Order: sequence, then structure tokens, then C-alpha cells
Amino acid sequence: MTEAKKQIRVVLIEDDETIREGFTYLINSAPDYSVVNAYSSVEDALPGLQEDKPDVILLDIELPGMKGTDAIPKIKTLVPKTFILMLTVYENEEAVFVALTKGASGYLTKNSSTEKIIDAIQEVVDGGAPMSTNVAKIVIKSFHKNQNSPLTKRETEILEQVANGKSRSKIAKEMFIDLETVKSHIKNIYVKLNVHSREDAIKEAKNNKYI
Amino acid sequence: MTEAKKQIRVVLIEDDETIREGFTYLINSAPDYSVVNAYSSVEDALPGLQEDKPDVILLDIELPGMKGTDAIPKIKTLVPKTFILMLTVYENEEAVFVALTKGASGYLTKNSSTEKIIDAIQEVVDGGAPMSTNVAKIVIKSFHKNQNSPLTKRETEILEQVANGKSRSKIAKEMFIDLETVKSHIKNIYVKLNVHSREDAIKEAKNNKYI
DNA sequence: GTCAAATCCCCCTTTTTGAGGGACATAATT
DNA sequence: AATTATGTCCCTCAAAAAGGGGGATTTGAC
Repeated sequence: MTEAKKQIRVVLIEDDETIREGFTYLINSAPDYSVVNAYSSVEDALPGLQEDKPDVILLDIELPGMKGTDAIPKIKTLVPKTFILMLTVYENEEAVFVALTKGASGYLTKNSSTEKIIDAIQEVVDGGAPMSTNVAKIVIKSFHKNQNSPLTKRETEILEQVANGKSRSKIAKEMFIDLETVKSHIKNIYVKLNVHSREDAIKEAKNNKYI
Repeated sequence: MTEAKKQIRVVLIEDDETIREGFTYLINSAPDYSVVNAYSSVEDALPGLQEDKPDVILLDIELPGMKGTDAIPKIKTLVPKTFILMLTVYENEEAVFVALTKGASGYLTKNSSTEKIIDAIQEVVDGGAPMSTNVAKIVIKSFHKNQNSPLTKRETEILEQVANGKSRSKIAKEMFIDLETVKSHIKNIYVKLNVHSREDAIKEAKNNKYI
């Protein structure tokens, strides 16, 4: 192995000096990985990113000044091909979803082992989406439906169609039932959810993961 | 360490005999883990599950007869506290989502190392949600929005409200703009998406991840 | 035999929707 | 300086949809 492998360029954005230096040392110690820059804030980082040309940015989610999640779109504008891995000490459900919707590729807790961090960087470069199983759980939970729904199967089906913006007559046609049946189901749904409109029914059902 | 640790009870449902026996051997070799039963189909497994009292079920997603995803609700009914880990050879985007919405806790590829399999079992028992980074990528991709949306920010905001079942007048009130403005935006949205109804606009926007 | 679920039927009023036309101010870009 | 995109608002119109009220019937599960 005399050939020089392509170095993977990493940028750190993390306000805690100890963690910043620790990660820098750890990553630089690994062959094929190098920290090209380590910033303590997003404001500091942004002007330098286009020159840094990072393959991966490790971005703290709890930063002073501009929040990590707000930084994601700005970073994506400057260096669109760069993958962003979020760093966090504790899992904040809301922050996880915000980061993922804004374009982060993965989610690491700061107490991860060196091995896991290097693994994660490699996997994100390879097109994967590393995340701790705890973070994965938050994400997966968002897919799970509530087992204690007061709605019957049929009612749930219909409410899902309503939530997709379908009119009652369209639902009737697609489910091969009469418009009156759809109306009847919706009436029952409203009673069960204690609402009086499509909007509130959808909101209530989504809040409780009935749909 | 003279005390007997609690054994973690595992049940396998997998039609390929080689994989079934391989996994059984591997898991039984690990201390604290034992395969209490290994079935080749869901139909075979269901009657025995309540006696097996598994902590974790490893469930093949591509089974002859009843599909793995259809089995999940039935298993949940019989043994609601059991965690279900899906096994798959290749990542099927649709199947991943179906399995997760129906209540699976994680997702393993069959070529995973013994270590990763044991790790995954332990993590799911500890309340995590193990999945390969490739599967995680599918899941995370579902959160990402399309950056090439033809819709403006404001139009996207409004379409999101429409997709939440809100009426135009409600949207107007909540966004502190006139009903006419909302109508105007929606007209433009329809033109841009080349649709003529709320339903189609929502469908089109969701398909392309504009919202 | 009772009950829940799913189906269908009638009445009624109010609200919403979609489509057609247009106007105007402020940014941003060229 | 001129053009374009965006966001705001205005008017009319007919058709569709929504919401609420009262019912009935059949099927299957328990």
C-alpha cells in the first residue's frame, strides 16, 4: 500500500474546546482522515467553508449564536455536496427532526467511541446515514401508529384519505362505496374524536398517531 | 460473576434453512442469548409464540406464504411486548416503511456480522432501534425536502397548510393575510404544479417532496 | 341475542372551491 | 433603467363540498 489514499476532509463546528480538540486529535490520528479546520461557531465557520472543501462536517446542534439546525441550509448553500453529521449530547426529539428535514445526513452522540465516529464519517461518505440507535428510535417512533385508536379500521382508512386532501365523493368512488357511507363514517369519526371539522380531525388524529 | 444473568429469548422466523441454522448457532453461541425456537414460516410460528415468550423476534421480510410485514400486527397481538427486528437481504424502500409503520423496531441485513446481530438484539432490548446505515438512509431521505421545488417559500407554506386540511379562510386568518391572497397563491400553485384540485396538488407536492 | 361495524338513505343550510378576469408595491436580477 | 418574481389584494360566478340532523339494514363476533 504505497499509494496515497484520498484523504477525507473533515470540518468540526463545536463550541466546547475540550471536545473540539479531542475530536480533532482522534480524527487526525486515523489514517485517511484529516480535520482541515475546527471552528467554535457557525459564524466563524461559514466564510472558510468554501476553501476548506470538507467532505463531512461534524456540526454541534447546541451552539451559542446561530443554532446548528439554522446553520444547515446556509452550509448547504455554500458547499452543497458536503455531508453534515449532527453532534449532540442528549437526544432532543424536536431538534432531531428539524435537523433531518433540513438536510443533515446522520446523528451522533458526543460520547460515541472513536471507532464509531470514524465509522460514521466513512459511512456517510459512502452514502449511508449513520445514527445512534437512540436517535433511530426517535425517528422510528414517528412511524409507529397508536394501537389504542378509537377509530375502526375503515374509519382510519377514510380519515387517511381525507388527510390526503381527497373529497368525500372521490373517496367513495375509490373505495367502491356510496357517498352516504363515507359521510356516515366521517360523522362517526368526528364524534369519536370530538371535533367538528376536517381540519381538527386531521390534527387530532396526527397528534395521537391514529393516522 | 457467579450470578446467572437473565437469558434473552430469541425466536427466528426465516424460510432459508441455512440462514436459519446459521443464525441459531451464532446466537446460541453467545452467552446470555438463546434461540428458543426457529420457524420457517409465520403460519408455523404464530401458535407457538405465546409459549416461546420471546424478548425479540428476528423476522424475515421476504417469506413464502404470509409476508413478514403482514405478520407484524398478528405477532403484536399475541405477544405485544416482544420487539421485532426485520431481516432482509436487500433494502426495499417500500417494505422498510411498511414494516416500520406496522411496528417493527429495527432493520438488519442478513449479511451482518455476528457481532452486529448480537449488538442489535441487545440494543433493541435496551430500547434502541438498530438499523444499518443503508436502511437509515432510506428513512432519512424520507425527511429531506426537494431543493428544486418550483414553489416559492410562501406558496410552500400555504400548500403545507392546505395539506393539513385547513380551509383557505382559516389559512388567511392564521397567516394574517387576506383570503384573496390565499386564493391567489393557490391559483399560482395549481398552475405551477399543473393540477386543478387540492387533492392533486397535495399528491404532486408529496410525490416530489415539495412539502 | 346483543353489540359493534359497515353499509346505505333522506333531509337541510352554509361554506368552500376552482376558474375567470385584473391591480399594485416591493425586491431582486439583468 | 427595465424586466421579472413575489407577495399582496380585488371582483364575479356556478358547482361542489362540507357539516349536521334524522334514520335503516346486514353481517359477524362474542
